Amino acid sequence: MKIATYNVNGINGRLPVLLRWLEETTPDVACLQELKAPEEKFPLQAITDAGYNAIWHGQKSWNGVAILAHNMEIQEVRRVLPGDPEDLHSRYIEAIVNGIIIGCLYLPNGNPAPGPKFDYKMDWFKRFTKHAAELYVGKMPVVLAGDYNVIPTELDAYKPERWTEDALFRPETREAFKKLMAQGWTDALRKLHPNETIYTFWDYFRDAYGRNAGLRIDHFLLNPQLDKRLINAGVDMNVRGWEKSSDHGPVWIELAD
DNA sequence: ATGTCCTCTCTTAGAGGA
Repeated sequence: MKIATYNVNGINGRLPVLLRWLEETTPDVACLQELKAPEEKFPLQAITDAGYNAIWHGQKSWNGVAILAHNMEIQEVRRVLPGDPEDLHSRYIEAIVNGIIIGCLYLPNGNPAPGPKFDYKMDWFKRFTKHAAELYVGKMPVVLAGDYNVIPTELDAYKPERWTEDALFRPETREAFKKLMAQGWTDALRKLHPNETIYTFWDYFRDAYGRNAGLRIDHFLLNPQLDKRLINAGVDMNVRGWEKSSDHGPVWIELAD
């Protein structure tokens, strides 16, 4: 079973790229972030025609998350991260597909930092960590996939010294990620490629993709039930080079059945 | 500081976000 995560940066502006990627790689499950579309503007017909079922939580202009499944039922569990009824951003959706709990997340960017946006990021991170702990102690296989907006270590940025003040790499951010990982989760890409340079995002500026000046900020966290089933993991880097591409590339894992 | 690209609007230019 292949599960992918892809920050599409606008699902309607990106639809040809998304459909081509789905057709060429056919993931069984695809977690999407940054739909940048309200609920009613989700391109359901095109997704259905591509052979996918979908659940999504849209929002006008910003955020928005979706879970797609190829010829499989999607049982929605929740579409809001618990813990703050005032938080109206569409940044989390969770479902059960083929016996696996899939959490699809778009953690806040948090820039500029420090400031209210960074505070919101850290609050969201805290709530997510609490929810992850509850999922972790459950009996089911769990994967938490998405755009974490976290550069975990120096190995995950082309020039880490340029990012020390940035909300994606500040000590508080890395510390929060460490705390989450300390619950016992496996960073799937890092487990299989411990020393490799792996990027999932390349800025639109200054030909970052051409220079491979990237960041690894999209992650797959697995609980032990899924860790033992992990076979392969990678990034569809070539997709970032397509015309009208997102600034992220799709990331994927393969699990034994 | 800047670069680019998305979406939306007090809409064809500018703002906000990343």
